[in-house]
Amino acid sequence: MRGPGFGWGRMFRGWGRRMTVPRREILEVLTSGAKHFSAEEIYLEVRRKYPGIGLTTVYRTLEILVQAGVVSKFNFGDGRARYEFADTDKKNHCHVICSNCGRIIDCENLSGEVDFEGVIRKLSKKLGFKINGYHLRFYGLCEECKNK
Amino acid sequence: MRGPGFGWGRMFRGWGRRMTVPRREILEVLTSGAKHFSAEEIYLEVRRKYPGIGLTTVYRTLEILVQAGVVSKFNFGDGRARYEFADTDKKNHCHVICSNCGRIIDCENLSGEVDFEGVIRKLSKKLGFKINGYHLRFYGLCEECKNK
DNA sequence: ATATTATTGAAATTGATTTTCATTTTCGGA
DNA sequence: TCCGAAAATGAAAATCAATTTCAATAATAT
Ligand SMILES: [Mn+2]
Ligand SMILES: [Mn+2]
Ligand SMILES: [Zn+2]
Ligand SMILES: [Zn+2]
Repeated sequence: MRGPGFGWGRMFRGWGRRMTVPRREILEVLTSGAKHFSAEEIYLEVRRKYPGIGLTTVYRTLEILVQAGVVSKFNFGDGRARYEFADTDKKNHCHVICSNCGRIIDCENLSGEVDFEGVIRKLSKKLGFKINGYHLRFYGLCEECKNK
Repeated sequence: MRGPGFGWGRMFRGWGRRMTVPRREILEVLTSGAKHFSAEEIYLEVRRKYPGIGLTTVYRTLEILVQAGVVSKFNFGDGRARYEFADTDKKNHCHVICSNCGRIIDCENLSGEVDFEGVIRKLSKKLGFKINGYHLRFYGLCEECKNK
């Protein structure tokens, strides 16, 4: 029975880094379930429990986690990067974005429903590319905004 | 027989704006065939013919053209927006990006090859979204980089 | 416990983009 | 063609996310 953070401590150690209080708090937010945080949103959230946190540390920790493949970083065109804990496939990602309310929905685990692999096979052949991953973005109206 | 730029003059007039020399030069670059310019790249290119141009004017003109749907704006994650003349479908776009050399290839007019519409139909049904457009990004190795 | 070294947070800096503002240009009407 | 109102321009300043610097602090190996 290990306290929370034990696994992360080992991970950081494995990357030649140290586990620290700020890093634990940042991971707490990232793994809380919510997604597509900006760095500042994470900073404000961490600050509620740990007022001493600095925005610089948030940026630095995110950079480490992105490099390690534990967190994915996206640019949705609003001028700030957005981060999410990558509990699933790191190479592939699919977002559906409501043009009206800005809601961002992940559409993972649709391999059974949508044949992305077939699309990639055809694209690879057509363009002579070796395709290793994708980020797909679909724009439209979410269920709520669709119904007025 | 009208001189070049006549059509654009009418367009700008239609948007309640004026046609000017800097705007004509910017459009000249945008429609030259090359693609995925940053604002500064356009600025440097225009400056060769029209040294008086200001970077501010490039940004302002691009904003107008993006709002009008004549130019598409993308963020490829390198910190600067990239612009391209949208001679084809404005709502949908597909890029294949080489992770090694950074080359960006447009994959339009593949509707005959790749069934994007089918993918969208399934996604819409699955998520309850009304999907109006998409930006797809595939990452991999281009033909050159693939072969060492 | 101590020494070493990574990490921290405040402040300064960077770099892309936007805003401000005084001057210049466009363009419709005389 | 000339005028005048309004829009557009470009230089400089401002903004804003993100990065770098640096002296102080915290984490780990011994
Ligand atoms: Mn996501
Ligand atoms: Mn393109
Ligand atoms: Zn919505
Ligand atoms: Zn390449």
